Amino acid sequence: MKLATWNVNSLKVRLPHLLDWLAAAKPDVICLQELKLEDAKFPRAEIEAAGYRAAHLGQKTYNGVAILSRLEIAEVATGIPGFADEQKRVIAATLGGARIVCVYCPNGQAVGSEKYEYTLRWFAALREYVAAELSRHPSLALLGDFNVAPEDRDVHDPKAWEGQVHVSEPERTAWRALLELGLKDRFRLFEQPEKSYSWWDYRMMGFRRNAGLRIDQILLSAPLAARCTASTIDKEPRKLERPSDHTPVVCELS
DNA sequence: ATGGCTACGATCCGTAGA
Repeated sequence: MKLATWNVNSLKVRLPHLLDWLAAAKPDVICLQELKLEDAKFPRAEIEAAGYRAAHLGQKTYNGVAILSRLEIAEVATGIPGFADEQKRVIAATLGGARIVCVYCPNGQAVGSEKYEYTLRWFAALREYVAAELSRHPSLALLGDFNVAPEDRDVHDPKAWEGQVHVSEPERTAWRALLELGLKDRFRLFEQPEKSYSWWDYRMMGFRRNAGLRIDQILLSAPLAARCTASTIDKEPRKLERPSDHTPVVCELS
């Protein structure tokens, strides 16, 4: 089984890239973030024609998440139970014997800001939610845009970023708290190219300079982590005309 | 140099992303 996650930064604009990538990479499951469209405008027909079922939670202009799957989708759940939130950031579903949780974690904007406090509250709620899901579904994958670069080697210029959002210690602690539930970021258990990132700023030729962050991840519970044979970042879509600022992260399970 | 792109929904600029 091949799992992927991709922040498409507008599904409307990126649909051709997505369809091309699905045809080329053939993932069994892909989690999408930043759809930036309402459910009524979800391109269901195109996705189905590509051979995928979809569960989606859309929102106009901002946020929005979806799970696309070649396998049958069951037990779809949206949001974080008990955490009232207008922002559409979480969708979960059961497929292929695994619980798939797709997340678009908040951008804290600036350390100490209201959005930063919201981000930390949101992560605390996510942790409780994932803990509960794990108790019911031992085989669980948490995929998405976490907006956290877990370590300095996930940052192109750690000095320049020191103390900023995406790398601040409270955010990294919140990210590690997810691992404490028993999840593993398999990316680091395989040989990886130096300076591997999943996001590059549109400005200042960020991609050409490889000035990026590894903020998109796939976290696996023990039964799935044991089946993981490869974890990669596919930079090809970031090279296309009018790309998303993120690129797909992929995980292969035996 | 605190900006620099890009998407969106509203205009002919503001908000947000990261």
